[in-house]
Amino acid sequence: MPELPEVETVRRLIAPHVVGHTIAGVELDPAFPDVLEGPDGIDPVAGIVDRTITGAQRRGKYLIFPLDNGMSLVIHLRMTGRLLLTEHDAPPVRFQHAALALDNGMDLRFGDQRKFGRIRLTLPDEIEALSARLGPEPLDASFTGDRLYAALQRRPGKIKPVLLDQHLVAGLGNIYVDEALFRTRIHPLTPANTLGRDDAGRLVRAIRHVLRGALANQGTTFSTFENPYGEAGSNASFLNVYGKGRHGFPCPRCGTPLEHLVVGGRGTTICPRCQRHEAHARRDD
DNA sequence: ACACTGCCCTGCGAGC
DNA sequence: TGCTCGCAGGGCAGTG
Repeated sequence: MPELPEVETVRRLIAPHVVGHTIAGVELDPAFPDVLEGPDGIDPVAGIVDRTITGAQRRGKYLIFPLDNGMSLVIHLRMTGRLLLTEHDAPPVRFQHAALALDNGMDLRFGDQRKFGRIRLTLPDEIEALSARLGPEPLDASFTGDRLYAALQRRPGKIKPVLLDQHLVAGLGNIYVDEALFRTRIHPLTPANTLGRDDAGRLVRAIRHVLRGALANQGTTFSTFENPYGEAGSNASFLNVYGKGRHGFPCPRCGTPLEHLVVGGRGTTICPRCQRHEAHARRDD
């Protein structure tokens, strides 16, 4: 599922082919035209045809393509969404729901097996509101251990759902939260406000480490992620714990069989020895 | 203000 | 082998 490294990979590869180019036409899947949304009273197709894309930005897991009319195309891939660059005449990509024809003979195609992803024509104040309610970018200098520590102090809930909360820090999903918690040896059920300032600092460094590594590998392809050329990312083989399939496999650090649990409704893999939790330690022996 | 649940959606793997 | 069933989960609305 696309998280920050995957979305950023898409952005980097798409940008040179779309920025400065005009959208010549839009084709929507008749069975799913709502994949393209717009503000109330604005026809999204009419709002983007003949508009020029002036940039390619990312905020958290959102892709933002500003247009020359002041509005922006905001795309969220959610679980299984894909953006692909193709020749204009190429056949539809798998699960294609939208095709934006560009003036350079290329198409930007959006496909999504599970129809969770959306393309939204967005007004400037909507973009500001979106960005304002998201937490800091984890790779920005503004995301410091002290800042995370202060935020965690206000959160008595489990650390894993807290880190998945995009309002606290933007761009983390299930994969990189599991990896960062493993790196810092923090159990996902640990109450966030019981973590110390040093824990928060280690978490910030671990989050940056796993995100930078994934970026260098052009993202993690666990099942469906592809870059805009249809290529898988290579980061999956560098993951330490993520994935239900790892249950029972030896921890890469200590060899203890990894455990799978559900935290906040999300599949979670931990090393029960490296990531100790009070409740666990007391439970059986 | 926060935590928690359910909803959306469908290919695929597990189980029989 | 072929079928059914439920899992996968990001973001958001609704509820407590």
